[in-house]
Amino acid sequence: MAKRPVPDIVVGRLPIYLRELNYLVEERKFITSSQELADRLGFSSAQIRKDLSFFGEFGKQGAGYETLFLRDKLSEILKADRVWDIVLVGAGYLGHALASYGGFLGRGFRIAAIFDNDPDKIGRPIGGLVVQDSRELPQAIQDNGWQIAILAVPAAAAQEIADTLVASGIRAILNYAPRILNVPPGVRIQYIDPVIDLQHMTYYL
Amino acid sequence: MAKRPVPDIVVGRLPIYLRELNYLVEERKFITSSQELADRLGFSSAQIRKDLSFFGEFGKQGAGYETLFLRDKLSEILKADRVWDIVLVGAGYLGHALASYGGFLGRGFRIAAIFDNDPDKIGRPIGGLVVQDSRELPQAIQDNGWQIAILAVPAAAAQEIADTLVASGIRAILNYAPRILNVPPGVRIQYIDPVIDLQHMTYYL
DNA sequence: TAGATTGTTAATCGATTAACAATC
DNA sequence: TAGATTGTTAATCGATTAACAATC
Repeated sequence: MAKRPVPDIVVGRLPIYLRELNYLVEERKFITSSQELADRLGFSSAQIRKDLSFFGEFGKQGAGYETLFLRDKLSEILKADRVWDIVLVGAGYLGHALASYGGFLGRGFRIAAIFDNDPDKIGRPIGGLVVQDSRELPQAIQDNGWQIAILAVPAAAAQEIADTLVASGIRAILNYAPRILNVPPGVRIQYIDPVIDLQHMTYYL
Repeated sequence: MAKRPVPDIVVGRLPIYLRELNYLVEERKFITSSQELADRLGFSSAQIRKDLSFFGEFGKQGAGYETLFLRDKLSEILKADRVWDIVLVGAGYLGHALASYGGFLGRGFRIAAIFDNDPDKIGRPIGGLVVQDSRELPQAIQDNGWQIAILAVPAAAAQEIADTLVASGIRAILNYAPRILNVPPGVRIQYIDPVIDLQHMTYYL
């Protein structure tokens, strides 16, 4: 029951809560509290209760939260209660690792296709899929209605491919290329650059 | 000249500035402004000036910033003006991709060694290195004085390995396992979990 | 019931932005 | 110089936390 737009920073924490709830369920802990979650995640219990309160009342006073119930609620809110097709662009080492990653399925995502522009890679099988020619990318996106892409290409190629993706209907991009991408409003981007994270830490060493 | 502890959120943006400055230098743009940087990064110019002001005065009124100079200053601040050895734990697909990633060198990092506990993987060459036995990990960390580790192991093994790493002297961990890690104060952790980023975006779809 | 924990409000804390004097 | 842009201050904005009534 979100009356007002939920702060993006709150949305960003929900997947972390969801992941932890899944671990709790795995451990057969069917009841938890904001305090227990806070301890496990390193957050404050007040923050967890506040975050959840943007979306509804999921707990019982004095009793805490049912993990199965809260897990399902967060799944719904994040639209993680279905399987999303992802189109993967880039069939290098990283693309290979992502295509072979067992952690997507079971958490709501499936690599549906892999594209690359390297003739040596096109046609080769990777993790149960065959690498397709990048030139067929726009048509394939439109035909299949894919909305999510993972970019695992060299930095120099990232912006151009992003333009193609967006023009073809992609609305969310997980970008592994070490580049800020320019996209129109309404298209979401998340960035993963391990060097950024490493340099963040070396500051403190 | 940081008088007070610099907010961590500011430290976290410095690597992004540094990366963009390197692109500017590549493009042979030797002068820039907070406004140009802001446009390229999608930040506000005030924020960039404020962030930099925690560390000194790097620009000239009316003229802007010399990209080479500012790049070098940020490199120093982030300790990216040297090459850090990284110990990589986990020789699966992801470990393979990381070991073969060309983007570390040139940005201050070098995979110095790879460890795994799988007998089938130990002894095999990956990206110019030979996978070593995890049991030798503590000794190797101590002998070489490694301070940074990348964790690319299954979630179930992550905490135990993190404990070993920390006990052996590691002070910064880039964790690809989808788990919050418990470490003593003084040890930095950064998390990379693509599913978290994907679920953050599906909320808006 | 008594004890515990939620959901929520108000207070605090921190980060971002606007604005402008300083000055190159 | 005139124009431009920094560095910094103060104001605004937003996020986190503390506290507690509600209530299971």
